[in-house]
Amino acid sequence: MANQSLVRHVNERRLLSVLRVEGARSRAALARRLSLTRAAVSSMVDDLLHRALVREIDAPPTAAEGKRDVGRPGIAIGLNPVGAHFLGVEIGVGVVRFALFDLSASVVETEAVAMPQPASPRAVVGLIARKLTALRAIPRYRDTIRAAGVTVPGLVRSNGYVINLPILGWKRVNLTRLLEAALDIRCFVENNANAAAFGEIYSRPRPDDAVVVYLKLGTGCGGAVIINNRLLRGADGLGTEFGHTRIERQGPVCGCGQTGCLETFVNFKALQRYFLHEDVDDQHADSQLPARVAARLAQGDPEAARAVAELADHLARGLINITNIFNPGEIVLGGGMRPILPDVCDAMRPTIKQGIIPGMNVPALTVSRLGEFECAIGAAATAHHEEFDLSNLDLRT
Amino acid sequence: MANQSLVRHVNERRLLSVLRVEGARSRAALARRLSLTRAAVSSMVDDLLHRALVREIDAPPTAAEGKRDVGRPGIAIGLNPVGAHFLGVEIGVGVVRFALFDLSASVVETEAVAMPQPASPRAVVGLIARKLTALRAIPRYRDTIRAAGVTVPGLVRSNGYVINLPILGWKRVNLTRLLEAALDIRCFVENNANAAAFGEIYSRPRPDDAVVVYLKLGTGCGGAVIINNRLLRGADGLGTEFGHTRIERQGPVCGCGQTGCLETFVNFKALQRYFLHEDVDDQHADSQLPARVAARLAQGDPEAARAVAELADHLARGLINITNIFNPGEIVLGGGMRPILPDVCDAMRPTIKQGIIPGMNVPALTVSRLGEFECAIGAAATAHHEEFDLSNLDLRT
DNA sequence: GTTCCATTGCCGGGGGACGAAACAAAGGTG
DNA sequence: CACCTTTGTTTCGTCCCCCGGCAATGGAAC
Repeated sequence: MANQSLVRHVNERRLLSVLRVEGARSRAALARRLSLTRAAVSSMVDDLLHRALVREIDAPPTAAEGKRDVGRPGIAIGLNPVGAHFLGVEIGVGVVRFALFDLSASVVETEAVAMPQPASPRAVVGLIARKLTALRAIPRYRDTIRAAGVTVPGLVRSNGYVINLPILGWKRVNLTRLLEAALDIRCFVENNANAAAFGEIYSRPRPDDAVVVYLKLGTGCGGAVIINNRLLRGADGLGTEFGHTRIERQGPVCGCGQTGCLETFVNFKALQRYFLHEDVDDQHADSQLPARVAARLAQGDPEAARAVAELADHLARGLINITNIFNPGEIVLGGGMRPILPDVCDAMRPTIKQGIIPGMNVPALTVSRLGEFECAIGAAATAHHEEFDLSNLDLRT
Repeated sequence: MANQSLVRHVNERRLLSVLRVEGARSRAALARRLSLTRAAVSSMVDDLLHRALVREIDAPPTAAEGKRDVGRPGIAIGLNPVGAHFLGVEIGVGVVRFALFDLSASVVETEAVAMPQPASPRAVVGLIARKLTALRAIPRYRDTIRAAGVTVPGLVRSNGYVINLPILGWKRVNLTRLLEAALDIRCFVENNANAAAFGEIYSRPRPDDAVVVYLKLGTGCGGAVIINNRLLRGADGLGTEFGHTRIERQGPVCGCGQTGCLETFVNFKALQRYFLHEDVDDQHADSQLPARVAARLAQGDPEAARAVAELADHLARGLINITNIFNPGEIVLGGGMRPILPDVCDAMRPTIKQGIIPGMNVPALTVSRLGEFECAIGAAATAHHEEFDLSNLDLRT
């Protein structure tokens, strides 16, 4: 991509991106926003109208922008939400979750389907293909589903090659190829924590220089870092496995063979240890426990508060290391530990504040707003992004 | 930047970048390399010839590329090294180092100037201005110095605002503005470890998905991460301060006020402790000690070997954390600890290998090749990059 | 030595996309 | 009702790339 249609491509994506993030506006306002002439924008909008990606909106055209309300009123141009859709899929343990995005990046459908273990890649891809077919039976989705994003709980190379999913028993699966063979649309495979982090910032974009650290706490502890509204990726697209930073010399043996990994102090199993003083094996960790602990917290149970404080203390140790390296403006927590996370955040704030390098800003601690479908939503956001945003443009060499 | 001259701008930088990294070649070969027509390349080359940034080379035009040696021979087009120069400056403690790049990113001049402490920002900027004037007195540099990069040993925001340099006693200095007022060329300010890392990959670019971690070991321990041939930056451009990741609960008190920071186990002062069993204060750490230890190592001194092993053991602990987060393909060490670094690398390899997540690739451990002027060279590379590479192109919004 | 022939570098024409300028349309203002 | 401001469209010019063609160049084959 280096010829003259590049300019059109760039400006078209800039235009769609502005409409998505900042809302509808007239051609003239778009021209000012994009530093283009009204003529150029008109030509682009004509094209996009024919392709049903934008529409003219009758609503009053928002006389903002310091303009007085004089002169010929403009016609607001907005995204046509039903002009394109994007399927997001989370492949979880025992469950597959779906979320459907429209062009405006709003969630229009969600569904969780139980998937008995063990499930082969072929079986899961078949399930996804059937879901896609079912969606297309609905007239408004017949021809508008453009791409799919799929997340897996494990390591993924940037080309979508799944290396190792011990939880599902998958090894060396070229998931992207399997999916695209079965689905006839473009597919993008992503690690679940990465996708959830991306979904979080996609709904509320941050300033370009913002650094957001995302932690997904549940059976394990996955991490992701967003810089410049992009995911930070390691070699091969592998990444930010915060679960295996060591915070102690000793501790429970981790699935990775080490002792002292952050993950072993902050997952479901650890909470069970802190709260019920039970030491179960990995298979039997109770994913419903956080909800029960949260209920007890609400009743003022001191034992629940102590368990949460213990988990928060360990997590804070890990976050201090991470903060000293990345200096994030914001740390977002998500995952199955969701019910107790607001309390965990409150408990960690003072510890983190006194642990980081003096003079460094203390990162804001928040809980993800996306809820149970965060990974599926993030997957849909990944697909939406690849098809409609500019950030993936790479012109080098 | 969004109009049609964007295409020319992009292609021109792509062309210059190919010439720099991959060497001279004919217009037709460039056209193939860039997926452009020969006509487009001819037009661009004409322009660049007039601007003296490239030149026609008489040398035989390298019949590579699977082409048989038939047909009209092409005229090789190469960078004109003397067509542009870039000044790199390292502001160190008690010393200012200069390195001058030509357009081909080769070092053509170096100089180290003693700078008595304490030195005010104004005094240092004056010194740099005099150096620039002196260079311009040499005819071949009269009108060709395009930009300057300057490094400082401390935190820098992405806009060049220096926050805090305890070592120099500087606080809240807008160094970029000071420099540009005095120098009449564009100036870029960068952290010294970041610049050294960038210089390292600029001379030998890595594949786009490569992750390189750089550590500068000396009075302190600065870090940098390169992904996609770009520096990883945190909020405000602050960054990867690996020196203050905690590897122990207890330990010497760090300049940052904590105990257990990696830096306190791997700097000059620590080496002095391990080797001479002397505990000096920060001002009196001996920057010549690594050379003496290296000499003793060469003589087979077991005490020297033990000291190096102790330092390597602590450094390895920090690198394991860093590796688990970033999964780098390569870790490069540099800085004043240079003389003993090859031995440190050898000592760390087995420790790191057994400490990282199973299945993860073990990063290659190497020592920076740039030597004493690594920061100044990196600073020049920063300036060269800003003016002639494409990576800083950002089209969003 | 002559004749092919593959390849290079250049020229002119055409098209895509944006900028500049002019104009009609739409609505408020006095 | 005339005037003003702003919008959206139209026409023309410019920039830059692609396409096709052509002269130039030097090896390969005879």
